[in-house]
Amino acid sequence: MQRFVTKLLLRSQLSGEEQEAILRLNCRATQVRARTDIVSPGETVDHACLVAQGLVARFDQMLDGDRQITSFYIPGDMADLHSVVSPAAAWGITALSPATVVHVPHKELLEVARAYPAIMLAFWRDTVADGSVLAKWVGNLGRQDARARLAHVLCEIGIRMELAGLGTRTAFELDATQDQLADALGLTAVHVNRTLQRLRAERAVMTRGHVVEVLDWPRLADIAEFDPDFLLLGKTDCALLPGTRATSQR
Amino acid sequence: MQRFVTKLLLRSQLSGEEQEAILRLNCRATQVRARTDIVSPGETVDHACLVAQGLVARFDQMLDGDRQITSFYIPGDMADLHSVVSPAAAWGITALSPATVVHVPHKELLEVARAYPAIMLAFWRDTVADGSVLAKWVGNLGRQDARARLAHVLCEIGIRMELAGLGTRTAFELDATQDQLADALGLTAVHVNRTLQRLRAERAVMTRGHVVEVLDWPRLADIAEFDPDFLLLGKTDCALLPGTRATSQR
DNA sequence: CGGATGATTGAGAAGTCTCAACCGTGGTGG
DNA sequence: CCACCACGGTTGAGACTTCTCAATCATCCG
Repeated sequence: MQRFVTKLLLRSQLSGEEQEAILRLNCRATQVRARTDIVSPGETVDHACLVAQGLVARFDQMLDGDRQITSFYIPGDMADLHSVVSPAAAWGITALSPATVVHVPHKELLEVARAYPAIMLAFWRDTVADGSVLAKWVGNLGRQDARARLAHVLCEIGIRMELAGLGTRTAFELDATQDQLADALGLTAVHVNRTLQRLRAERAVMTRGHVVEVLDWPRLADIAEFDPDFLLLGKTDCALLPGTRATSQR
Repeated sequence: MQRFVTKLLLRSQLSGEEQEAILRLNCRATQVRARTDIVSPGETVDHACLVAQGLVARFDQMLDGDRQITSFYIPGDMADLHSVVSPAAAWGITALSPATVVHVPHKELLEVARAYPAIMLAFWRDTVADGSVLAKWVGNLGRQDARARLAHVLCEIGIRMELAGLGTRTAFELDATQDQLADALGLTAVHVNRTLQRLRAERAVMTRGHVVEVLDWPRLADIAEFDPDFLLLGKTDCALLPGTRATSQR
């Protein structure tokens, strides 16, 4: 839960009291095995899923069963904070690796959001950041080839891992199979394999097991046309209109 | 502005007073010609853009100048409501057709959101719906071929036009060139052209100028694997926690 | 009538997919 | 302790979708 607060603080200002309020939320941790669906497509949920450990993904499922991963979630991410305002899921959430997921009731989240407008803004901003990543993925899928797409996802995860304190942008664990990567990149596993080999041959990245080592970050970023702006990391203070914080207290 | 309120009401409950408050927002309308960028990539804005007329798009731009359209916005849509909580744009907004755009200052939007929590929730929910469409586009681009992608966008726009009162799902005006459609579908104009011909040959759609006529909605929806759930049209009442509305008044 | 823009067509090239086989490694049961 | 199995990674060859480039056509407008 602390990780979640830390992540919110990347983009929003929250007072100590507000942070406390979030930390005090009731929730229940569960373990799931790799390849378990945490939320099935079409399900209506009454809680959001905070990733505490492992790699989790949101996906869209086609009629033939093919999946497209639309976002990755790493520890500290609330995988479906958006479900708070829209509990009928058009998506699914699945664990790509063994994972620990903390269920936080919508009711709790809404209460704390209602009591503290700054928190509601922080939640809102968090879902907007999620959407911004999605928009970047659309660009990535629509206008970049396999090599750039793979490079981009590696850059994105690298930065996010680093921000989450789970490694550095040039060395982190990405606990996904090439199959799963393919589902995220809109490719086949075979092509992901060949593309990864290409990036290795270019001495841009190396992998050992599921550990990714970026040998040449500038080159990888260049291949990806990576610009971290889309992660919306600027800490905006628009929450702090005169009065906002004050009103939240009463 | 009325259109915007109507659109919010599709997904959120708002009291008369709340609706009034939105209608009273200060704003300034501007006309833009087709192919004008309303917000350039990287710009920081202090207002959101409400589409009053015409077709507007959000896009991501590659280094070679290629663009990927990530969302279409039709009259009644706030094209960058997300900018309210994240004013540093990683995206651009452009007019695909001649358009009337209403600029609404962030300051005004934040004030009304702060005064009425139900409005903040409605705004939040609106951006979540925007993100949900993006997620669907990711699925569409990643796992569907050109024919399904085109069909899906036509279905989406059809439904949205109908909801906005700008036509029916089977007959509406889509004021975009095949070039622009290609930028949205991650294809080339040539291939959009051939794909559209195929849909016409299948008697699924017909076009006259920029008017799209869906000859066989079930077939088109079938080709697209279209399921309107991703538009998040259920009107959720989670806004109405005991007290939410009441607190909003004082 | 001339020019611009957008739609259409054709042909060859490139990127990615499919299918099928093979390899390497870690875990498991005998 | 070893043989085996399952899973994920790797390789090869041919097929298919989509792209590229270039030309042509149609429509609108000055």
